[in-house]
Amino acid sequence: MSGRPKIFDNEEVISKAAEVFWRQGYEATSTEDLLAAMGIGKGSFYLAFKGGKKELYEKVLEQFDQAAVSRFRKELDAAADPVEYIREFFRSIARQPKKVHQKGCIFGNAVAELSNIDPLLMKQAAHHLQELEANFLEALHRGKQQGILTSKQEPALLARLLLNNWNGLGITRRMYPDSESLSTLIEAQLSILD
Amino acid sequence: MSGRPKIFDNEEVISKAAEVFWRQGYEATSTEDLLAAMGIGKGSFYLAFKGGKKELYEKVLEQFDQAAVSRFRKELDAAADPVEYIREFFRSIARQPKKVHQKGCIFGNAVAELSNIDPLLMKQAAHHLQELEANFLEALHRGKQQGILTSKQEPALLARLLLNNWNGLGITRRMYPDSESLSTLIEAQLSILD
DNA sequence: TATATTCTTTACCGGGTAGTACAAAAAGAA
DNA sequence: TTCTTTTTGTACTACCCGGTAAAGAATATA
Repeated sequence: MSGRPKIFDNEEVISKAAEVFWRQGYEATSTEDLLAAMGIGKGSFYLAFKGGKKELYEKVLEQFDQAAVSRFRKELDAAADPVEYIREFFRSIARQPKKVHQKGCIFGNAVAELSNIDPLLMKQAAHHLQELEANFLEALHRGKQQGILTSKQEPALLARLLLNNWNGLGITRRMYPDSESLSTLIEAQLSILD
Repeated sequence: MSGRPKIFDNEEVISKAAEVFWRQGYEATSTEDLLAAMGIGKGSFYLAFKGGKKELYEKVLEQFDQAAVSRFRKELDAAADPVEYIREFFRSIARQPKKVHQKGCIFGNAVAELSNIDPLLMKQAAHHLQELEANFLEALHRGKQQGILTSKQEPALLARLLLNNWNGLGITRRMYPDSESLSTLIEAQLSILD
């Protein structure tokens, strides 16, 4: 049954690969880049990920989504004011270092890069962004329920606006990576929640 | 002096290459893809574009920018209501066919794909987006001057918001390519101009 | 120890790619 | 025609890349 022990943990090497994919994108990342980052050889790689680069990328998106969504849900549950939590979510972008800005949003990157190259992968990335939108919506619903959110806009439309702001920031933060510019922009965007 | 005549026009083949780059992105496009689209051979290509794929991509961005900016300026000059012109600019997005949505904004695509791959190309793309922002700002200034724009927001901040909305739409329109969804989203975004 | 099982290492293969080199072709000029 | 200049077509090269195959290493079990 149990033969030679694995020298690596799947989730660990996926997260190491994630960093490379996030930084360089899908096409510009070679499998050898990935092997180097993961610290494993070809044999092990193709045994663990028979689908090669493509399967690994799917797993990366999946893992990213799991981490982000579960954190969002948990923090949102803990937050007294769900609308303020959304605000803090966006404000925290401005506080990140330039290196992070330059990578943008990995899902947005995937949608942009893969729409006409690999529609299936693109759909998965899009799906993850829709989950982010659903999280926004959930928070807004709670805000409305608690009487905190007074905007007359439909929550669904507000969530869509927030998603688009997020998508835009994935690009704009690379053009203007200084935190003051981003702060000003983000605060202005958040006025739709008033 | 004048040897064998060229069988192609530079600007023409650049625009043919533009379509491929726009659809597939930089990395996913091979030079042979480009040659096929441009309808010329390797010899001619490397003679006309000694920098190869990279130089051609720069030229593509440049040509795109020229066309877009000059059209924007011309139409803005002709418009009686500059703020309404901006609105029409965004509304026209929703009316485009799905194939166009799937390509997004070529400058946004370039910024997303090339930030950590080729910073110089990325800066050029970012510069072109800044020109779009400058055009927004120009229109807003005129609107303010004519008393049409009544918003209390700084025009520079409004232009930045519009740019971010534009950047976001480059992604969001691929997730929701139906014109009704986009219309609803865009109309809501445009309320910052009221 | 012997065996089965699973993973790792390394060598290899076929295909595709960017870029170069060079000869031929198409014009004008002498 | 012959010479010069510029472009074109093609052949070639050297390389990189994704993926496979095969042999060997490390464990559990009997």
